[in-house]
Amino acid sequence: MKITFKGDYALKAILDLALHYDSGELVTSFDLSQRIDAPIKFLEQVLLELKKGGFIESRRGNIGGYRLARVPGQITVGDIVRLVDGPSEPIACVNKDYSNCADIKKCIFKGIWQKVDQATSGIIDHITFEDLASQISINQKVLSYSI
Amino acid sequence: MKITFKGDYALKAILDLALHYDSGELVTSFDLSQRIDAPIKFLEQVLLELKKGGFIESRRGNIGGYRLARVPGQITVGDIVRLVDGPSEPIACVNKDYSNCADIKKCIFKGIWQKVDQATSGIIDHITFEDLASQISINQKVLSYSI
DNA sequence: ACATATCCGATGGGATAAGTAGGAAAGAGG
DNA sequence: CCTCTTTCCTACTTATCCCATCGGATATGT
Ligand code: FES
Ligand code: FES
Repeated sequence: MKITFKGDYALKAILDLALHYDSGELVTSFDLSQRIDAPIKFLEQVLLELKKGGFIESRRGNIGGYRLARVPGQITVGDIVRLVDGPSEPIACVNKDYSNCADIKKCIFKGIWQKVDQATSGIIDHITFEDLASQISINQKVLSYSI
Repeated sequence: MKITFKGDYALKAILDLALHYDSGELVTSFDLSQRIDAPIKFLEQVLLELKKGGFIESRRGNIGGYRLARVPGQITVGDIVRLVDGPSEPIACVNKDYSNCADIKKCIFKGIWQKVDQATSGIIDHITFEDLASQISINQKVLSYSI
């Protein structure tokens, strides 16, 4: 599991949308890029990917923008990071049949990477953006969240 | 944590040396490359890195080769993979002060990546090559280990 | 001297990361 | 219909890393 800037931006964007979810309002890519400090044109691509992934929806035009396509409690960190940064395993052979090992069945390392993958998944797949959003509103009622 | 071919080769090389540790004999890069199925010239670079890291020692010349510089029980998977593939954290901000977040102290994601890192470390730092070697000799007395 | 190995630096092709640029398409308001 | 805004889409760039390959320098036993 390697988190790139793209994944980082995606997570922050979703979190921001989660914090605006109750209001029902749309958030523009401009506002988003300001708050999460991401280059707007790059962020647009990420948002498009998130849309195609089914996590957000959008409206174009004058008062357009983005909002979550689901309740924050039904989107996990793992969902987002897997979509934009790929699978969580540290090496490809864990979930695929492909490997550079002669006999994948006997490979003694595969089990290690599977454990690592499971441990990672156990964390990122159980944290929802509802969890994160509530954590923020507890810690910093007035302050803008730092993301 | 991302395992590259370099890391993969390094782990297999160390395991092979661990299996030959009791004999006290040196293993050549040629033999190593044959058994672990790695390009010899590339493997040489990896072995050099492992030597500089203090995990193996070598002798040049006619009957030269490599052997472990320590007992297999004192080398962990984490040691090797960290040396050749870098730190185990999924994003740089976990262990460094650097991040692309405005206020790293308030960043809500940092805690997640720290947990992932700890979970990963908890696995790879507790598996030694003695463990792996004994596992192989139990499973496949006659068969050559597949790595 | 010679064969055998490790050591070491340079180079190159391919993939990925992180943007930039430019515009097409859609929607609201006048 | 016209304009302004905002999303959508494609192509391009620049840098960095990965995975080697090559050519030789250096050391060592016989
Ligand atoms: S099958 Fe994945 S490292 Fe061997
Ligand atoms: S400080 Fe690491 S993601 Fe925010």
